[in-house]
Amino acid sequence: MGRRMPTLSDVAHCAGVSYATADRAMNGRGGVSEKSMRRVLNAVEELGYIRNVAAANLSQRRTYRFTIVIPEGTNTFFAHVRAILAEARSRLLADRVELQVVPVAAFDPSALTRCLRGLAGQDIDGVALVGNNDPHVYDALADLRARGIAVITMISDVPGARRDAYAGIDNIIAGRTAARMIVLAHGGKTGRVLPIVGALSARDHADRLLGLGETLAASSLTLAPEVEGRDQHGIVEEKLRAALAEDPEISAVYNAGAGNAGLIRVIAATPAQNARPIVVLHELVPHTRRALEAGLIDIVIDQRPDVAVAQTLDCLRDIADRRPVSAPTPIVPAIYVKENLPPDDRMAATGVPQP
Amino acid sequence: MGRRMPTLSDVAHCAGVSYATADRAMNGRGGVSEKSMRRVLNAVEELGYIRNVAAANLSQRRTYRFTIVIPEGTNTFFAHVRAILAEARSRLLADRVELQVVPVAAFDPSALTRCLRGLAGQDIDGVALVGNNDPHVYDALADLRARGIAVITMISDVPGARRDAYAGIDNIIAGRTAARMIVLAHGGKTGRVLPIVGALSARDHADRLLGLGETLAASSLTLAPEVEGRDQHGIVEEKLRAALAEDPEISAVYNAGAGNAGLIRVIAATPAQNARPIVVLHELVPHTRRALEAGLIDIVIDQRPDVAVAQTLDCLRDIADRRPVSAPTPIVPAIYVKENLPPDDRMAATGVPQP
DNA sequence: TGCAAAATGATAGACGTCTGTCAAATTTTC
DNA sequence: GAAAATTTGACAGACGTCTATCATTTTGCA
Repeated sequence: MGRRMPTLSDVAHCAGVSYATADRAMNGRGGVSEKSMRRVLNAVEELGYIRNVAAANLSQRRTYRFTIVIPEGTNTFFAHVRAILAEARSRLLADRVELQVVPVAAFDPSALTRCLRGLAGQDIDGVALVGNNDPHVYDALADLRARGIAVITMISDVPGARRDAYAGIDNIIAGRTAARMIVLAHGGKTGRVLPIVGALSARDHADRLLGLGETLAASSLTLAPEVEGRDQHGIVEEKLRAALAEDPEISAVYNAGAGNAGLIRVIAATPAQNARPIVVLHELVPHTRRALEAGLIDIVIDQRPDVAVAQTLDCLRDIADRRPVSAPTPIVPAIYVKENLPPDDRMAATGVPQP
Repeated sequence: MGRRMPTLSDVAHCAGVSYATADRAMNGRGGVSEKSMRRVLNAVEELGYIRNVAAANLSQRRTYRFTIVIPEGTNTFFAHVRAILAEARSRLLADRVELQVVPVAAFDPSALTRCLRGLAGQDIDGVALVGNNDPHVYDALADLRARGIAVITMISDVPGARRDAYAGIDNIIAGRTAARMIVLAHGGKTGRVLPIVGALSARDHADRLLGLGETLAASSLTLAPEVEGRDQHGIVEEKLRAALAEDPEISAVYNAGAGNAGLIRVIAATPAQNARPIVVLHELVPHTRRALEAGLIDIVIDQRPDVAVAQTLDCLRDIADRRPVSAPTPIVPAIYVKENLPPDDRMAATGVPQP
C-alpha cells in the first residue's frame, strides 16, 4: 500500500546517471562506460529493482507468439495433449500469448523438418516440439535458435544441447516405477513379467524396458522375452494372447508402448477373473481410465502431459521475457490406481473423445 | 504478426459510441443506457475483445497483495509448505505480486480468528488459509469477503460456501488410495491393517480412515482397531510397538496423520527385515523420503502442496483481475515409491543465451 | 592543444487502460 | 414547454518501459 516498487527512473537517480543511460545499461544497447554500468547494477541491487514486464510489453505492443508442433493422428495420448493445449490456448489469450498448434504427420522426421523450416521464416518467439533423433531435425532446431527463436522439447527430448529446455519425464524412471509396482503387487511371491513395447528401436520404449529390468533384477521376479506390438492394438492383442497361452507362468504384463486397447481386450476375455495377471501400462487416457475403473488393469503410469505443457509454456515465456530461465524441475511419472483418478469432467470439458 | 489485438477504442468505434461510454459499460461504472450497453457487448463479442490486464494494472499502479496464513511450528509438512511459498514469493515478485506469509499458532482457532480480523483492516486483495471448522473463523471469513477480499482455503476446507475456492485433496480419496496400495501389496493374500491417526476428532484423519475402510471392505483384509498417536512421534512409536507386539497378524501399517518419525523408528528396529509389515503413510517430506529410499517403508501418499499453492495463487489472481474464476481442478493425491521420487533439490537457475 | 569518437543527458511519443472533469446532447418529469 | 435528470462525448493525465532524436559533455588519441 504505502511503498511502491522501484522503477528504472529510481535506479537512474540512485546511480547518479540519467534515465537514458540506465536504460542503455539495462537493455544492453551499448555505448555505456564500465563505470556507469557498474553504478547502475549496484543501484539495481540496492533498490531491488525488478523490470516491470507488463509495462515493457505494453510499450512494445508485444504479443508472445509461440508455436507448438504436435504429431497428428488418432493416437489417444496426443489427442489428450492437443486437448490440454487447446485449453491452455484460450486461457493464455488474456495474457497476450498467441499459441499456434501445428499438427504434423507422426513418425515422419522429414515432415517435421519441413514444418520447422517453414517456421523459421515466421515472426515467432518460441517453438515447442516432441523431440526425436533425426539429424535433419537437429539442423532445423539449430537454425531456429540461431534466429533467436526459443526451442523447447516436450514429452521426448533431442540428444545434446540443441534446445533451450526439455519438459518431460525420464523414461528409465518410468520403467523403474512400473517395475516397483509389479514387485509390490507380487507380495513377495515369485512371478514372471511379460514386457510389451511398440518397437525396441524407439528410444522411449527401450528406456522404459531398461528401467524395468534394473528394478526387477533386485527382486524375485523373472523377465519373459519382450513382445513387439508396433503400437497397434490388433497386433498387441494377437501376440499377447499367444504369449499368455504359451507361458502360463506369466503373472504380470507391462506395456511400455501403445496399443493398450488390444491388451485390455485380452484381459477382459480372461476366463477366471482372479487368475488374471497384474497389468501395468502407460498414459491415462479414456480407455485406460475405464479399464482401471472396471478393475481390468491395476496401475497406470502417466507422464503428466499437463505438467509438461505448463512447464513448456512457462519456459517459453521466461525466455521471451529475457528472464533467467529456471530449468524446469524434471517431471516424475504419476502412478494412478482406480481410487486416485482425477475427475473425469476435465477430460470431457477439454474435448477429449469419449467413445 | 500483422494483426494486433482489439483495444477498447476499437470496441467503442465498432459499437458507435465514445470511448468513455464503452469504458463505463465495461467497468460497471453506471450511467449507461441499456441500448448502449447492448451495442458495446455485441462489439466485444464481434471483435473478440479481451481486456489487457497488464495495461489495466499498469494504469492503476496495481500490485496484487495476497496474504497466506500458515500454521507455524516444527511440523515438517507445513515447513515444506512454507518453503514452497517462499519460492513462489520471489518468483511472483516479477509479476507485481506481493505475497505476505503470516505464521499463526497451530491448532488454535482463536489465534487464527484474531489474525484474520487483523487482516480485515489492511489493504489486501486476497487471503488464503488452512481451513478448519470453528464458527468464529467462519465469521471472520464472511467479514473478509464482505469487504471484497477473496478467500481461499488450502489443504483443508471450511464447511459450506464460506470461501471463494478450495485448493486441496479430498481425504476420503486419499484413504481409499492408501487402501488400494495395501490391498495390491498383499497380492491376494489375507492380512490385517493397523491404522494410526493423530486424533479421530480431526476431520482429515477421520476422512482418511473412512476411505481406508471403504476400500478394504471389498478385500480379504481386516482392520485392526486404530491407534491414536496425537501426531507426536514419541507416542506413535510407543503405541505402535505395543500394537505390533500384541497382534502378530498385522501385515500392514497405515498412518493417516503425523508422527512418522516414530513409526519409522519402530520399523527400522524390526529384527527380520522380510517380516516387516507393509507401510503406507502420508506426505513426502525429508524423513519420509529417506525412509522410502532406505526401503523401510513402501508407499507415501502425498497431497501435493505445491499444486495446492499454485492453484491458490492462480485463483487469487483471477479474482483480483475480475476474471471468471475457473474452479480449481480437484487435486488428487500422488503416490510415491522409491523409484519415482522427485529430484531432491531444485536445480539452480541457468542463464540463457540472448540474441 | 585540438579534434574526433564515445558517452551521457534531456526529452518526447507510444503502448492500452483507468480515472476524472466538464460540457453537450438527450430523455424524463412536471 | 421549461426545468431537471440522465446519458453521452471529448479529452487530459497517469502508470513504467521502450525507442528515437538531438544536444552536450567527457574521453582518447595524435
